[in-house]
Amino acid sequence: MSSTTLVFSPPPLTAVSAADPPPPTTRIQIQSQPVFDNPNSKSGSLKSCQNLQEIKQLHAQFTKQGLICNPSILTKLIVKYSQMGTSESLEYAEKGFKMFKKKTESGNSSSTIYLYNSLIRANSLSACFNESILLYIDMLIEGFKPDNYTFPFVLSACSKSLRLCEGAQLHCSAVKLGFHNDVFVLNSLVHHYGECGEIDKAKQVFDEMPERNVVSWTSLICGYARQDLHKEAVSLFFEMVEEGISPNEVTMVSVISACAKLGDVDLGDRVSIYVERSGLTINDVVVNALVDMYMNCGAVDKAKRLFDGSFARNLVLYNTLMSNYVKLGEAKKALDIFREMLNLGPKPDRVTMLSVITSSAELGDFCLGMQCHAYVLRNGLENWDNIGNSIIDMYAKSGKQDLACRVFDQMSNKTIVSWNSLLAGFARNGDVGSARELFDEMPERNLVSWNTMIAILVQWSFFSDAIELFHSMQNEGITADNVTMVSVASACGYLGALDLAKWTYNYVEKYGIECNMRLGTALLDMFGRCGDPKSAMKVFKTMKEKDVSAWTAAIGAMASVGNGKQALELFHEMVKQWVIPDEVVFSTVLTACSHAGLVKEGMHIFNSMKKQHKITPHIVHYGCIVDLLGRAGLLDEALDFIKNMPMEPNGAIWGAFLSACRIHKNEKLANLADEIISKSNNDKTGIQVLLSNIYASAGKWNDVAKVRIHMKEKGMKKIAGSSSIELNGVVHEFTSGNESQPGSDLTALMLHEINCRLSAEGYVPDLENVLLDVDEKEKEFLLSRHSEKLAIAFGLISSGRGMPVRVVKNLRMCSDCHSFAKMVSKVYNREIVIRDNNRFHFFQRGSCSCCDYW
DNA sequence: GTAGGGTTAG
Repeated sequence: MSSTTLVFSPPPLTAVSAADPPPPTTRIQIQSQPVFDNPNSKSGSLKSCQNLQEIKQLHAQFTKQGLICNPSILTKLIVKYSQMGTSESLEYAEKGFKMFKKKTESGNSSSTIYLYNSLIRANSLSACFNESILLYIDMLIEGFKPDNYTFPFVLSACSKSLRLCEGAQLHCSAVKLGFHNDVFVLNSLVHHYGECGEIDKAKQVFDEMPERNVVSWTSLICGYARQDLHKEAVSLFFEMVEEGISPNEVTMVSVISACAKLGDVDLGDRVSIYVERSGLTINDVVVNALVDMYMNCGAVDKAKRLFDGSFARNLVLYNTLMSNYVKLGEAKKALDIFREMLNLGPKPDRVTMLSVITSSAELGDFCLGMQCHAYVLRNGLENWDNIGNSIIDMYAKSGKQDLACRVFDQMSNKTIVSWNSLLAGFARNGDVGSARELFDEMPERNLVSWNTMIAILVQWSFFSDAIELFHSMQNEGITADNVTMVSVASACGYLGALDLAKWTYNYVEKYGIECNMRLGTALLDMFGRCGDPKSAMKVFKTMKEKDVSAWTAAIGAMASVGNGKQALELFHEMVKQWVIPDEVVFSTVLTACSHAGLVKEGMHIFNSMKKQHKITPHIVHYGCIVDLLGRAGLLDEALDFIKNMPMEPNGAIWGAFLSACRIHKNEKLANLADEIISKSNNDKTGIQVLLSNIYASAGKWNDVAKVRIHMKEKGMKKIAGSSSIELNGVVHEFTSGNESQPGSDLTALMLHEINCRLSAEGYVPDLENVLLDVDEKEKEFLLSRHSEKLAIAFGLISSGRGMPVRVVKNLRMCSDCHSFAKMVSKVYNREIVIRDNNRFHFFQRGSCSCCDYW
């Protein structure tokens, strides 16, 4: 509404707005008519006006001829202006209305109410909700009584702007004014309460209605759908049909959308069959709803057939198909539709561009993304937040962080999605520092912001920081969802922090967080990595749906504790249940065989990959077999296997072989391997370290020195051993021989005590594990400071009596630490659990669960 | 007159 002037005259006819098309020739004829016969026939020509310019022309004509003072003509002109729905036309309508009120001060109240209603409706339809409600208030102040048309119009404005209280006040007023039985008013109230989330209130109004029509039912169905109560919405539809009320197109669209949200294609089909049989007109909107439903339910073929068979492929239908392809990760297909649209279809709008930009982002197609950006700018679509945000996302996903930042900086209306998109962009580019800075700088954060930042930290291995951030999130009163918990579970798993893992699991239960397949798999994997296969299997058994990833996590949980037989049983059960195995599950199950020494079974599975499951083994699977044979001491077989591989063996293959040579102290074969490796380009640090270790074990210090020099020349650095231990939710990390750790004096003292007690029990350090050319005393000292020993000592001091000491080691533990842990478990009567980079070792009463086979 | 379709970030 404008309150600038009361003058109600149109602009001179020459001042044609650039946005308006030139008046058609038929209008010129009207202009040239000299005199109208009577006011009514003159206003009749208003009906055929198609655009604002034509109305303005007639307005000018009426003014010139003095007809503007005629209340009937003025009323029709105001209504016509309001129906155009542009801000300019609404301004004219309002000015006209002011003039009307002035001229009919003592006059016709029914016409005034009629005009109030028209303007309230027009403003509501044009999303000028405040103006709409203010007009209603103005109407009351001016002493006009709202009628049964006023309430639906103003309630609609309240619903669309989610003004629950105002709507409830209108409810009272409507009852007071005697509209408690009016079906239009009551339908509007059902809709209003449903829109504002007060579904019980909507149901109450609905239940108390003396009579209900199809709109009443449809309004309630929509209310349920809005609250994501899609099942209830569909039930209500069938209830309606049983009551003998025939649905119309609007009802069908609402219920089909509910089926889409449920992803229930059978239900969608039932509704769709109902539409076909009931003889309803299947208009554009119904077709679109059906296409959307089938796409959402994964019945892409059905959707595509409907689309192909539709003669009226309007803009929304194209957009529906494209956005659904994008959601399904089929960016290329979305772009195919876009090409068809450019050739045959309507002009793309901003929603179309959103799908195209998202597609180019998914494909990392920077060129297409740039073209889209240019199109957006050429067509003035850049002011829509969603478009700006998707452009940021597109540049970020294409690795153009600077361009993403530039678009972000230039955005005048940054929303939380803009910040989150940029944040996710930093994550993808591995710029954790910038991401954290941006996160701390954000004016507001929502669940997605927290989830993004936590996921970034997990992705880049900052597990403790991720857990810390999760705690901050809770302190800010934000409730986590299943996306958060997937990251948290993953962090716990990598940290091997069992107490934290248990707490995480309880958190999911306590807060009723929906445990979908992804979260189920993450929790199962978490327990597996924390060495608690029982809890892992408990989660696995409660999972309703299990895909190959879930089965892999379960098999992995078994593999890491050396339970090869159960891992194999799970694998066979998976195949029995028609879950198609992939490459990952094969490497997991082969690893399980390797840790349990199941050579025959492992070879059988490896051979079945190609024959039975049509999967060509990857180099990783060959590595598993080398490991399987090597660990079992079948070194000659392992070397033959390597020689007969269809591809060039890589570092991992030689690593597995050399590792086996080291376990079985076979220096001869290691030498042979060394010769082959030196001829190839395999210079991986792991291999060189293993080689130097093998030579060192055999006391060949000259060879050790050669390898070390070679490593130095190549800039290779041995990864430092480190062990961590969780205590009261905090993860403490120890590195070999590091004096600067907190509580290190006490830990060193404890370690000394342990060594004395162990010596008394007959423990002799295995000096072969010290791979440096130093004297025996020094070797003994170095060996005593291995990180897992420090962690065990710290664990014994800090944790309660009888509690297991759980340590996570980043490398494979050495045989001396293994013997040490066995003795500690006996002498101190404590369970010691160590996860090294291979598997779990559970030490109890002097022996280990791996039976010294690892 | 009241009720309906496509919309970005984890």
